[in-house]
Amino acid sequence: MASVTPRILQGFRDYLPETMIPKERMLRTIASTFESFGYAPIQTPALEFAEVLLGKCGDEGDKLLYRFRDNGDRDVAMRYDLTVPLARLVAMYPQLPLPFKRYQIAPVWRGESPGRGRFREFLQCDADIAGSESAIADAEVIQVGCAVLEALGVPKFLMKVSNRKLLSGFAKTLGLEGRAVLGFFRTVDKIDKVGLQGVLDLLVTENDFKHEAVERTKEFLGYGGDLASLDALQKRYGSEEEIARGASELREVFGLLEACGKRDNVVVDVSLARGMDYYTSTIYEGVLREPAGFGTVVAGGRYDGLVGVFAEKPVPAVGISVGIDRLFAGLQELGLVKEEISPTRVLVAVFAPNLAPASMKIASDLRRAGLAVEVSLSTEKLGKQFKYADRKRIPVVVIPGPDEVARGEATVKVLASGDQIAVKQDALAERVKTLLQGV
RNA sequence: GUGAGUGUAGCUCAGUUGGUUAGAGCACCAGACUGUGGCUCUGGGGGUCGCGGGUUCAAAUCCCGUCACUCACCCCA
Repeated sequence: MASVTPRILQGFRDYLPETMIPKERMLRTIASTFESFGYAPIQTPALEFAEVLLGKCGDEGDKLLYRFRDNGDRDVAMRYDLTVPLARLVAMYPQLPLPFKRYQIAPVWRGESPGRGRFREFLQCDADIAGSESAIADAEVIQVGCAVLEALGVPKFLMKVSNRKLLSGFAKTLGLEGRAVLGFFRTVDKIDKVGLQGVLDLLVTENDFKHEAVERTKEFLGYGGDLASLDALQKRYGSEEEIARGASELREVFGLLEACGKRDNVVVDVSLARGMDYYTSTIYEGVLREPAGFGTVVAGGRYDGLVGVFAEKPVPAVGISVGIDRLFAGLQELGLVKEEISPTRVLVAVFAPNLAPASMKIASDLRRAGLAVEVSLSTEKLGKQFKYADRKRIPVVVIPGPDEVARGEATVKVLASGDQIAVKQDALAERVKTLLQGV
């Protein structure tokens, strides 16, 4: 009689092998893509002093913090993202050679109400550059985002790039301030869901916009797509300092991106707002074109002020974050996730207790040849052992039966085809490898 | 946090206007198959009907509460 009910907290999840195996494979792809651009791995604590995390992600962010008193009565909180801990780290180790390029793949926690594709604990995969204000850095992290999606085999995605100064500068020309600006951002951000006309309607009903302001917003949101449009924007708002600065920064970044041949996937989108308060200029997010409705799968931007919160000297920084859980769900829907429940490629059956040593030896030889091999843990009848291999989708079974062992052989069976042959034990590894290639 | 909906076997679901021992498919276990899985056939185990209370001669079914999940809003990865 169990005395404790097995259960887990809302918004938290267990991951079984069938999802962890493909997910780990995705994570390795992401990590090696980051490394191919020269980013180095780091790890930081899950728990930080609350004051380190507070006030960096906006009011909403603070509310979502998991925050409590630890056993030493310290005010602590679990990290909400990987960017703020990075800023703390950069400020704490001034000896780091700048620009510092790091990646981090780790869980973060947000106490928001869970829903479709939204959890209280989820993995983020971040790559950031601290200590460079060059547009090359902005362009590179966007390129990294594209490279990750390409490496994962995402067939169609769209990378939307903007500069926060464009929208916030435009908001100033409308005379908006404080909360009104944030409300304006939030409404504009809905353009993907409700369309341009929907946004214009909402501006009237939710944001108390007058007819003239709506018309001006409509015109402003008409810009975007390519470089030429950006030029036009710059010409039209040349006298507005903030917009002009945003446009020229974006122009430089976008020009570099075009040089990498990203024209089709990457577009200028002046309606981008992004949630985090700390973004200062370049912002961008990548969405899947199909399946639709999965929301943002990669996102990021430039945050030149964040490190300065922790250090005397400000350090400019820019980065990208990959939302692996959402990406995984999207790829799963596209049928691009190959489900596996075991890494084992070969099961070595144990014919009878007295033949266990022979099975163990064969398994060791196969492992030395680089194969993932398990030895059957029961000496039950062979049918059971085959059934086990079948259920775990292990493609090959090796049977060192008494007759085979007497001849220095073992039987190799490929489950998918049902074919089986007897092979000399010293040729076993090569033979099994060949057979596995056909599976 | 607000509104709506759904909770029946490990999973997907049936369960007629409340009416005997609550069903199916898949999965699981065993056998047919004494050196071989998948397919087929036969048999078997498994359910406090989310939880608590109420109405009733009688509740999976009706009512109230509660919890969990799903969808929309909000926000985001």
